[in-house]
Amino acid sequence: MTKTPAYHHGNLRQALIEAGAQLIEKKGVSGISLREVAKQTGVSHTAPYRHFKDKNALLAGITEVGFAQLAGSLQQVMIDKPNAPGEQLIESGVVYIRLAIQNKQMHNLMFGGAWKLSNDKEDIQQTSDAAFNALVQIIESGQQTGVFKKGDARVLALTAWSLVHGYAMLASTGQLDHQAGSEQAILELAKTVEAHLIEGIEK
Amino acid sequence: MTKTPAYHHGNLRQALIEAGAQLIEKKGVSGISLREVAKQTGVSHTAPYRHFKDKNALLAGITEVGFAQLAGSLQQVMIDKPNAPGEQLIESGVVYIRLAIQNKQMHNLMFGGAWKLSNDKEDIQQTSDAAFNALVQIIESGQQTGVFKKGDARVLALTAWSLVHGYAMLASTGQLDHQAGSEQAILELAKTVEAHLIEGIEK
DNA sequence: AACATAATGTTGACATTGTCAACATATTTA
DNA sequence: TAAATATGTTGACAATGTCAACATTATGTT
Repeated sequence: MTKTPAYHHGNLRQALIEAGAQLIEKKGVSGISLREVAKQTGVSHTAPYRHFKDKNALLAGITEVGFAQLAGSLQQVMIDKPNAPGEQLIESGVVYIRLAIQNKQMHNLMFGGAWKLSNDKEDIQQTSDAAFNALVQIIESGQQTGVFKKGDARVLALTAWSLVHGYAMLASTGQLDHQAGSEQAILELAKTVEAHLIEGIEK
Repeated sequence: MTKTPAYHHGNLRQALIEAGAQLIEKKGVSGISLREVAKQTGVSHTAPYRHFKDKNALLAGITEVGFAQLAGSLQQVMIDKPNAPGEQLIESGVVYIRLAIQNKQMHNLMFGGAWKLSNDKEDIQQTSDAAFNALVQIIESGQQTGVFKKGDARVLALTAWSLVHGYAMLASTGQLDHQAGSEQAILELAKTVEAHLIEGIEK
């Protein structure tokens, strides 16, 4: 965590990220401009360049907020359902999906490929890895208690991650409206889908 | 070469879509401009407006090519593996994932949310629905032959679709490089992941 | 064939955008 | 206190999406 001492503005970097996040939620990822973020923050149109290399870096910075929130939410699931790998797995998925549909634009920013991770910004990759590792731990824990079958825990985790990621993608882009209209319906359907993953779909 | 005698250009709409697809594959979705597509096609910078309402419409048009190719590939799987729902399911996923990683930029255009579907352009939604319905049919067929368990075929199909979609997303954005480096490895891993879906992950 | 009309394409203009260079000011450090 | 560094502003530039006005070609009607 790099804390910028308060020079002229106070903490412009943080302010820009917050303004950017707000703007994205309102106008979408493609409808955001560096200059408008600066204007919203009350600084000149090139001030952001003292804190971000370019627009892409600002987008990456905004993305970090989303990943941090995701990581926090997943961690909370671990706390709420201790020693229950099965529930942890399902609830993690639900939490992930809920975040995606309640925060469509942020989710799209995080996974839509609108920005590219630069060399110096590996924090995001790190956060993403941490989330995945947490999932691996859930699986391993479940394997030990005999809830999940044996095998490479990373592959099992990847399977679950793929399913949830794909479902969230479809949900947040409105491609599930045929099958589930309301947010509640989407989350209920998600549980069913996750149950199918756990039980398998073969007879 | 069959030249279609037409107005000035011949078939500018098609030419623009092809040039756009090429440009996207080379410079990425975010690195494409209407003007450059026009220039590549040898036409003035506003000529595209006679065939597309705006840039978004052109992107949607390019996307259609990708969806058509996807639909064709999936159809081919049906032909190659008749009366084998299990293999059809797995192979469909592999084909989908292969298309995604061999054509990263197009895949990102199709599902990255860079364009929004307008009112008049429901062709894409239609193609997407057709692909999904094919998947439902595979499931139903498998249920009848006793390969897949009973239940709402659409939900089962959605489960498989989510898994494959999510895996392809992770693969095409390079987030699987830790677990599988080469394209071959990614596809092999995909089969394993799909097998887990079919068998279930609980003990 | 002649003419009207729609389809297609071009030129020029405008506001917006990302980014750079030069300059200005505030904070930290020596 | 003086130098160095960090932060912010102004002005400029090329690229971009889009519109209006104009030009040309194809199509259809008589």
